[in-house]
Amino acid sequence: MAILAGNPTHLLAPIGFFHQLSFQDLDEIASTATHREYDKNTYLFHQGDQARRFCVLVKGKVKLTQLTEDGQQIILRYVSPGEAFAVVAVLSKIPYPVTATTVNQVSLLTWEDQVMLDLMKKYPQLAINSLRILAGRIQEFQDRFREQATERVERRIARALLRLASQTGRKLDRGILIDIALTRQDLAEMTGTTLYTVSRTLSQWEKDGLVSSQREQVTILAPHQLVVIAEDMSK
Amino acid sequence: MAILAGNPTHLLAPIGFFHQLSFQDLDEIASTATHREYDKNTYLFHQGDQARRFCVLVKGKVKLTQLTEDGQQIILRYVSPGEAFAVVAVLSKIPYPVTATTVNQVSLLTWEDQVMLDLMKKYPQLAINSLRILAGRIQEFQDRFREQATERVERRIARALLRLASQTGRKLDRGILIDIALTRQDLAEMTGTTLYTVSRTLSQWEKDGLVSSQREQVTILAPHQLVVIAEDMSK
DNA sequence: TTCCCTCTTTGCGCTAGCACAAAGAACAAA
DNA sequence: TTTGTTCTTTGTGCTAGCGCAAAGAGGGAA
Repeated sequence: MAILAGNPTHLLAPIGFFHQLSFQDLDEIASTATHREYDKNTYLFHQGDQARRFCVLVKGKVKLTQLTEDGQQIILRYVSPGEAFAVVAVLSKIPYPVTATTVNQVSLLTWEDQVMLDLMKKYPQLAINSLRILAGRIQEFQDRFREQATERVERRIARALLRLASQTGRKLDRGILIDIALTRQDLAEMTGTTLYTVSRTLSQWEKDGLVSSQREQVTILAPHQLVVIAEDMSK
Repeated sequence: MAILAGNPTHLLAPIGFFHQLSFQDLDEIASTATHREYDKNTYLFHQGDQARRFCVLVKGKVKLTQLTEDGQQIILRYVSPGEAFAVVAVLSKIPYPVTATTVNQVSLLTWEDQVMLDLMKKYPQLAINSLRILAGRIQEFQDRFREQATERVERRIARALLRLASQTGRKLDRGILIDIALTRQDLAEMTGTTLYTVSRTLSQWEKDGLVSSQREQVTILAPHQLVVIAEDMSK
């Protein structure tokens, strides 16, 4: 719990999950949490495991994936610092529906499910904050569902890149670097297509000067044009 | 508020949203609600409207749809009695992201958003129940998202029919009747395909004796076989 | 009964994007 | 430097399913 020693409230206050709670309350909440660090490419839990811990990401990136019955994998989302995950499973008392893997060095706060439930009863604001977070997530999935149902691959890839850029983009002179290792396969799993199609699309965009891509890496050179592809209604 | 007069707790108790609340609490909660009835094919609110009311469906069916930028419509889900909707918008203080239409005669409980927030602070169990509901919904959307990304049309249609059957199915001698008016277009909007493809698929299934379909109506004759199409991993 | 409107079916051409194969390129380990 | 591994590109064929058109078919109104 090293990171919490000293000034825990400092750490928790800016996280959406803890909005509108007093420093005093945060002190108690923090004192019930467990803090741990993980290396990159580590499994935090597997799909199907019994859900026991409610997690808030403090630092790093976590990838949530799901395996289909016939073995295909899809990437549901990347978790950014300040976000909570495993909320669903802990509350519904069902096994984790997803697998969580660290993408880089990660720092994590967790609570036992029952502890978190008790906290929520004591501090309803905590439950309300969670509701806001889940509400936003539902929105996001609704949007992606619609996207998936009504839009073509090229546009979905453009959207995925823009989304990633806004979450993990690092501004360079030449453009926006997506600052995690990202294979063509990863992008395919995010957009519901194949690595071949992603590769072809990126190649085309590279020719057109929209992006610059290397192995496991994409830099967006012309965000505006990508937005046109992602949003253009005239097609 | 006629329906609430007399014995409101009777009405509310079996609804998931009100689990684990005492009759006493329910009395207060019910007293702050507004009850109204609506005819079929009535708009409850439109996508983009300012969200003001938190809704719990008591009787009937409500359809939630979303319009894409270029005018395509998709059906997000059908709401069944006992379910809450418009949860997302009220909590995030964003405009309704969906349009809600009554499918048949509907009976509805609503609360002003601020009233509901205060209730949740007073009765944290209410917020926790909402969390459970939203958690389930996220699960559902994740599943459908994965489905959409990895599975072919025929399977998605089979799943949609089975889902509808479990929500609104009426058991007959010949099979399970899906007990709402349901056009090919509706099914297409639920599964992310075109009305042509739905029509062709149903025709084929009709030939194979899996379903029997008329205008705006589908009866599942051989549920097992449909499950095979929906779940079979060997393809 | 007729008319109109909405829903459904079916034929046909076409293309987005999948699947497989095979070769190149970057990186890591030895 | 070599070798193996993983990631990427690109060619080729193929097909699921889209999009359009046009013809039923049921159902309500008058």
